[in-house]
Amino acid sequence: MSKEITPRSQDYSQWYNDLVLKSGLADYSAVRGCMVIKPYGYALWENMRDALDKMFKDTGHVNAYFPLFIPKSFLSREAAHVEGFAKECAVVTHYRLKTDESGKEVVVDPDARLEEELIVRPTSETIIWNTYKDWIQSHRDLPLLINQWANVVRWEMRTRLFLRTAEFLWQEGHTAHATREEALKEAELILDIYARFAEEFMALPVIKGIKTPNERFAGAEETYCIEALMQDGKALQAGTSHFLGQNFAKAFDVKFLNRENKLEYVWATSWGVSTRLIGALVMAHADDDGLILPPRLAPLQVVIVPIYKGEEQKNMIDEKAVSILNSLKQAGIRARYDDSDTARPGWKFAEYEMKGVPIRLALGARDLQNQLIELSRRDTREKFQIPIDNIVSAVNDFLAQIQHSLFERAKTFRDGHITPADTWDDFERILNEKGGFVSAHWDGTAETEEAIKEKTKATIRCIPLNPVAEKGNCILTGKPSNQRVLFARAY
RNA sequence: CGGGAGGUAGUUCAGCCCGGUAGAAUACGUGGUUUGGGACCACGGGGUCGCAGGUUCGAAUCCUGUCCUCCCGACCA
Repeated sequence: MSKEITPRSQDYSQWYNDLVLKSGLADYSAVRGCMVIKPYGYALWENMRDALDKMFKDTGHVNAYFPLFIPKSFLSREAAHVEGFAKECAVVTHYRLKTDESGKEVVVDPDARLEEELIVRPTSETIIWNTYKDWIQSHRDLPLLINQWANVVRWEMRTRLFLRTAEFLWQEGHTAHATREEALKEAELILDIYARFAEEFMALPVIKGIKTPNERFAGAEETYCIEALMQDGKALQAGTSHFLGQNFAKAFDVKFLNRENKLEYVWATSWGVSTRLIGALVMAHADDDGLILPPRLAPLQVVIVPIYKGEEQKNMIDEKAVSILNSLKQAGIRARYDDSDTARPGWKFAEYEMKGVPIRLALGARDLQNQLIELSRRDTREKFQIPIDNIVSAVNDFLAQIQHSLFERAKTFRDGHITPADTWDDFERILNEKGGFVSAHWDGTAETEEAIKEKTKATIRCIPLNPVAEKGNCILTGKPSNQRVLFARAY
């Protein structure tokens, strides 16, 4: 009973922390704001990474790797960019340590100061565009469709496991195009990939939209995003795709000769998702007993637990269980037979529920007699008796069903938490009492957005794509507006 | 970075106010009985009390500094 989780209803933040730590996704580290991603959490990330990587490659992207360090001067080339990141940059100033006079401690060698400090990348636009300058001369070099899987560092004041850490893992795509239209199309293509990934793999319904200028990426002309809703009614940005215009091309002087033999600045996009998605996965689906992982991403999809009395039964069950395990594996299902004798069945049940394994199979002497096996769903906790001969197809069906119903459950919750508001009173009341997205009119100014944030802590999460045109009046100022936008308190 | 709480065995925590040989539960090891929802009995191993200074005959305990974590706030593609 050492693994109690704080109930969601009592303290949502504590519930989240307990869950991440006790399910074995991650641990705190000795370094402020940096976490250790444990094997189970990393396996989950690998599955996410593999699925995304395939989607990128299927649409013509390739992977490369750029340096961790960025010369300080690069960052200041693009004014808005440096403005956005300067306050959270880790800086390398020296390249050598030495032993101090006492001979006991190492200290920074003052003689080893770098002539130009290096920034630990908070994002790689600058180092990459400095490189692209050498790679692009003609329209024949375009488009350049490159992604990298990397770690980045942002010195955040207040960190939270997976949701905001000083160092995190992510992918960042950086593309170069000959025309504005093509770059815009790319940014939208990636947004579609992100949305598909969130919905089809993470079972997480998302809203596609664009950010207001206030919330836009530092250096972008347009930021597209997908926004998701967590169980506590707060929104979480799950991915962004930026149309960078010619900002970085101009900052790094990247020009190409077009078909008319004229020099032109290159058009750019950048886009990324991070290990933050793991936090989203936890907060969207888990309950008071642990994680609930969508089958398509779960490191372990099926666990088989033996129930036996004595050696003799154990041997019989072992034989059957191993043959079931092998047929599941042959069918491409990530399965494991937990025959460890250090824990009893009840303990194992609780443990795998904590870890969010979608399906548990329990096999005992009684089941062998009847040629049945007990299948238990993590998401609904329903139990079924399945003929052993049908087990592979049953498991496949259930995995698909679980994937589907997790999405439907999250979507029902999300759809039920998009609430229109037409008066300021309603607006505040919905935010305070119900949470979720509030759909309201906005006069389009940064001042109003800022004032609303000041009053309610809610921000404009996005201006939904494919809007329904509707005349209305700004929720705060009453000025005319043509479209509703989505407000929410966010992570 | 401001306010609050905390750091003692792998884990959760007591001990600190009032200084005097470091405790519990759980986990772990061995043996046995068990095994259909977090088993039980017996024996056993494990902590320079976050770190660094200081006060003292003596510091987990008092003082100073520092690092890390949590909560609230400010900040935050």
